[in-house]
Amino acid sequence: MAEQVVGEVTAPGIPSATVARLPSYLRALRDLVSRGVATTSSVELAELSGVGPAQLRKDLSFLGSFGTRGVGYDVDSLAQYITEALGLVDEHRIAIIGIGNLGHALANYSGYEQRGFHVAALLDASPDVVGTRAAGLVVEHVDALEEVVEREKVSIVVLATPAAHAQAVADRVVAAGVREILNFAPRALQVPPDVDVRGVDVGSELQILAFHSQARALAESQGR
Amino acid sequence: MAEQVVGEVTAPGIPSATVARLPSYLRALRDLVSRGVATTSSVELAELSGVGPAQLRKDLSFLGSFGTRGVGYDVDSLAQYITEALGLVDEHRIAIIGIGNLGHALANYSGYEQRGFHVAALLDASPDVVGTRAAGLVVEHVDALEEVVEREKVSIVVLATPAAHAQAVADRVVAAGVREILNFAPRALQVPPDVDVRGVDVGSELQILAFHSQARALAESQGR
DNA sequence: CTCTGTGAAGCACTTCACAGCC
DNA sequence: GGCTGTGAAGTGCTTCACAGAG
Repeated sequence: MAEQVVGEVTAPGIPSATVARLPSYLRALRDLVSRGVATTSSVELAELSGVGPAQLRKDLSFLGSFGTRGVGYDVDSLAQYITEALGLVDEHRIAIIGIGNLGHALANYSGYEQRGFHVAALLDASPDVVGTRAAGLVVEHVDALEEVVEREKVSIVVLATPAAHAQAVADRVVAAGVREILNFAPRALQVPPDVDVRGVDVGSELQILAFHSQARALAESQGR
Repeated sequence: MAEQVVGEVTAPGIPSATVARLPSYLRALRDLVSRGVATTSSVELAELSGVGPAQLRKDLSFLGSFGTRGVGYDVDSLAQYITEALGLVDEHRIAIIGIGNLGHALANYSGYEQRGFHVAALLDASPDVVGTRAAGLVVEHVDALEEVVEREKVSIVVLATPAAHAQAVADRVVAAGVREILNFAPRALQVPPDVDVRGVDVGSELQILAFHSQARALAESQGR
């Protein structure tokens, strides 16, 4: 996942490693809801989430005490509780900057609404792209960034610009008052300590897999 | 990034946290190369990579001793060394499965070759998509998965299918002998312990940012 | 004197194992 | 009897601080 976190405001004692896993639990719970399952156990939920049962129980213990001993967890209420803990009760409005291949795909990604997000604006610097429609929105010029952020009450920005422009755009995003950035550009962003940046870089992920692939090949050639 | 790692074959003593940062260092080094910088320091390189200088030095110490005390690091040779450590010397051949919005964008993402990867095949299940061209390749039917993996010597699979099909496809990918999976579907995959899965989920990343956003709002309302 | 390389200390997260409650 | 919640133990990562090399 995500690879870089800056300026994390650590909340009421919830470890950030725990926070990073809450979305997986929520996903698994919603899956159970949709399958009509009413109750689950730490073993089942952990398996669906890809973690160990002890980890799951420990994580949930930071949020409160939500299961019934000897029985398990109520799927609906646990889902509701995690939703609240993540702060997804009121909608978060996001702007996507950089409507190239990736930005376009991100704009069309369905499932924002279901997860508590609303794509409020799309921005790009290219005259060829500005004015076109995508995902039901007209792409606006990135020069209007500050105005758009205020008008649309944007609290999260998704950066999908070319790497070369990412830092400059990020500086303006921060200046406009946004404190949460999801960065898809293959560059580490310099931001003030009170801004959170999460970075997603496909190239890096592939390189990490390549390392493990090589390690396996090496282990096999030496082990036998 | 990435949120889920399964079945990691830990290599010659290099901590996985270190491995996960090596791509950032490599990125920063290539940036310096392209700017014609010949020598760098742990402070400079760390800043460009978004980590602390001590962390950088510690990480590099796992790979060997590559700097000159009192001087710093030679940019070219350090880049070369990290490239080798990551196993990027020989090309890794990847297949992308699920050529929807996201799969299409991933296929067209430029920069694979430069980073040591080659997109060898695109696969999809929809008759509307199979046979179309994208990124210079003809999309093949996912039924031919096993054949394609063998023919193209695929070692890494990028999964961009709908969540509902991800597990079934992953099972076939593993059965076909692939041991490295980059999963974009919002689902935790069940795989044998010797398979590496890295998961990238935009929804989860946004939810984590939402949590921090809420934590900040809470801290501000209480702090004052 | 500068900047790397690294043992040692510190910190955070994970896992264990069992007490507590249904 | 079963499953949660949690202190305590264990593990791994990060940060420090300084010795060592140029």
